Amino acid sequence: MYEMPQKNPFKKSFFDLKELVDCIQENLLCPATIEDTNHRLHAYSSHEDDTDSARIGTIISQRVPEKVINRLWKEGVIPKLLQTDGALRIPHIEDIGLRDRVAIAIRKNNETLGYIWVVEDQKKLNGAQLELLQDAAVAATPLMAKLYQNRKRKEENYQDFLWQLLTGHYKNLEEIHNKFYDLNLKMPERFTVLAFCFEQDITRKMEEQISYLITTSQKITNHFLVVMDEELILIASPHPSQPDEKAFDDFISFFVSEMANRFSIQGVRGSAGTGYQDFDKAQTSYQEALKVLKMKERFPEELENVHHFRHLGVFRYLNLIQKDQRSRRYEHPAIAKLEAYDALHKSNLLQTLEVFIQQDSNMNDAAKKLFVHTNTLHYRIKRISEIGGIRLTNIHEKIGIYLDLKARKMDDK
Amino acid sequence: MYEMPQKNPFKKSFFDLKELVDCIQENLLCPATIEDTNHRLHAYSSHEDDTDSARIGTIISQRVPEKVINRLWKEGVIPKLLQTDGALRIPHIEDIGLRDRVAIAIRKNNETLGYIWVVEDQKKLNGAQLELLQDAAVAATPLMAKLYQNRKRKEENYQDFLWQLLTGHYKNLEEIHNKFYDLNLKMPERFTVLAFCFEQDITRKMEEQISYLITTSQKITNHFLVVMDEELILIASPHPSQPDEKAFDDFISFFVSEMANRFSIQGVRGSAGTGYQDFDKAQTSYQEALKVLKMKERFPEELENVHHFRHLGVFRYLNLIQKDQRSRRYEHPAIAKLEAYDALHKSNLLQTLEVFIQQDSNMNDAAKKLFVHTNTLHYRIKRISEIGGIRLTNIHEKIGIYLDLKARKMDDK
DNA sequence: TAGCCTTTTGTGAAAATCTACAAAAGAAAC
DNA sequence: GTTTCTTTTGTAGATTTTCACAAAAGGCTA
Repeated sequence: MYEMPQKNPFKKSFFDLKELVDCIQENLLCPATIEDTNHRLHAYSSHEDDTDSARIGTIISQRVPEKVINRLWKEGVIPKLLQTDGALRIPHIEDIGLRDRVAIAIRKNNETLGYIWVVEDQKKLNGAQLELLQDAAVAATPLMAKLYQNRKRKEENYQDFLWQLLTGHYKNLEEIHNKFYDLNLKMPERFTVLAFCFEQDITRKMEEQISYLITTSQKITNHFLVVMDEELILIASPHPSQPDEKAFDDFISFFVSEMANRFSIQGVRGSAGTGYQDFDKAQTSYQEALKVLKMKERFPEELENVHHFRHLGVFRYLNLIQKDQRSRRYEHPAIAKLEAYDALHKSNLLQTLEVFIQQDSNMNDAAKKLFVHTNTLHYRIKRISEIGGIRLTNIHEKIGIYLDLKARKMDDK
Repeated sequence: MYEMPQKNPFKKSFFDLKELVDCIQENLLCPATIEDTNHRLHAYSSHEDDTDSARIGTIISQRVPEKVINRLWKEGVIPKLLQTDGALRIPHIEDIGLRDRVAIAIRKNNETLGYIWVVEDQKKLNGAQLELLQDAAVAATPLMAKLYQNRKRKEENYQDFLWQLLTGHYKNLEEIHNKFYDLNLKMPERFTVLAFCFEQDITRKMEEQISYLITTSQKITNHFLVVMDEELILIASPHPSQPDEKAFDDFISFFVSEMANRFSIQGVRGSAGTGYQDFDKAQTSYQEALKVLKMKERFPEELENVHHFRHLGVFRYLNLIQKDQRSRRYEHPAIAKLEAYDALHKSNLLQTLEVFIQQDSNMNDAAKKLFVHTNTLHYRIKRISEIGGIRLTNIHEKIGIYLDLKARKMDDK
């Protein structure tokens, strides 16, 4: 068989990624795709009919399907790719429709900019071809870098606008519309502000990991992203595939757990404000999200599964109530009495009362939480009513004293 | 038998009531007492050992025992006395220790100032003696009037002080102490402000009926009384015989029902603030009492049995919450959705939800209130959760939406 | 240490609540 | 007018909750 002279076809400059990917196909005789670090598709070679479903899915949706990404993480493929300089062979994964393929990271100064994926035929690529792929990756670097630069420039332009939007600088809806138009930004029909709080300042690298997770989650459509020290703010809509507001709850859970799993970034707390139509409510939604974060910090147990302002319930008003109490110097007489009793008898009737109400007045649940016998709790509740002079059978008194109890927790510590 | 010449012993002026009452005894040969309209004892003749227990009780406590008063009302004695000019014979009432006696009202210009009571012996008073008693009553009039005048003058002196106290004019406790001293008023150890709202302006006559009820109730010790148009304000302590704060609840119920029963004054609403020690809290206690009245007006059903601020429960905060909602233009998304659903399907899920929570999430109670089958309610609650996107199993969401529902009721109408 | 009071735990029967299923009635859609 | 979806009501067994009573344990005081 006659071999072509060994001239390196990638030692030239390419006009764009499309030209490069076609060149790869010509030289390796396999279909190729180029993705950025968020697995968004940027170029793909024309291919024969015969290709695998993962590739088709990627091309259709312009993005690698979530289940494929998840699997690649689980199998350790992505982490390995991020660390390896050369091409990497990935054995086929049947159930997500992934045939054998070879991938390589596109890098610039140790920073990963994207990936080249090549689907292998029956005939596997040989060593020389794999080395050729490395050259292709080098050739891709300036093109990918340009892509990121463009994006970054655009980003810088609108960052301060977004910040102003979130802090209520624009009161007028028309003004906001114009500004969107000026900046050439598409205004989503509906939006929700998400806020995340990290344990340390968000670095450039973390920012990438963040936008990686957002893009790959497929749960929400993120429109804008703002980073401010330890805080990350997203303006997003539910993903078309997920119908309602539940999407945000899911996304936040996903985001927090995956930041920990994939990137070992622990202790991220996330929240969402109400979804609104008009962007003059951006500040409101942001404030709501912040309120959720603040309350979660104070009441981690109570709000463990709460991410959305809509589920904040009575905690929305706790701040208000606490301030009122303080300004009036009001203390619920029953609380005062119970506290005195507790101090004198080393009991904990106050806590008992709080847990009892928090368990929706369910004796069994509350007894379990308190590690006492049901009848013990029964007895205590009777005593609490007597000592505090309260009628726990009355829902309004019950809610009232519960609010007072919770409001107390707002200022101590 | 030799009869004394018919010279009228009461046609002279008496130095005080004691002199008069002794004169009655001398002439009628029966023990006599003089009371004011509040059945407070002002003078009694020295008596033989043989007298009835009602009289002894009256002398000991300086006031006619409550059970005796109640009985005299029930038997129609007091109303009749108030209407009759001459002396009235009251047959004995065994079970409250009341022997046969004769009574007469002391009057001035149709206004009753008090009563003279005479306990009869075996030998009943004859007609002439009864007429003599009428003269005694006339003789008593100027003395009783002086008594009232003194009281009235003293009252006028401190009325504006009290009003200032209640409206927070005095911030300084020492200043208040001094003022009490200047006015020669005894400052009670603890006090509670009670507020009553009448349907029409309080007349002079009603004022007397009011102070009558206060004095005879024996449930509270009233220290001061202020009347302002339709409003009656008391500064009181629990009666020594009644131990704790429950006294006020009892008194208010008693007062409202007896104003209706005895004097046909309907629609009185009463309330009490918290009990405090220091009088710089007078305004607070008063404001609390007013708040109870205001909320009772808005939520008559919910607060039907609530008179004391301590039992106002969550309604303490409703005003605050409503204002907050209004200023933020916040509407709970679930409420909005349910309201829309109700309008579209002519259902009443919102009301269902409110009743359900108000019945402490008890399906049976709530179903009864709504006149539907338990399972119907069950079904509705499930639908409410779905449509509103709320988790009614979560107490915090439940309280939250309940507060929002109640707060809505604050401004409509 | 005994006696008294408060608190905790155990037991079991009565009362209630929950759950699933199904029929029937009403409303809305075609 | 028929069909479909929503809503209401009924029945019954399983499960939970409530309540009364009593024993035991712990604390405090004389």
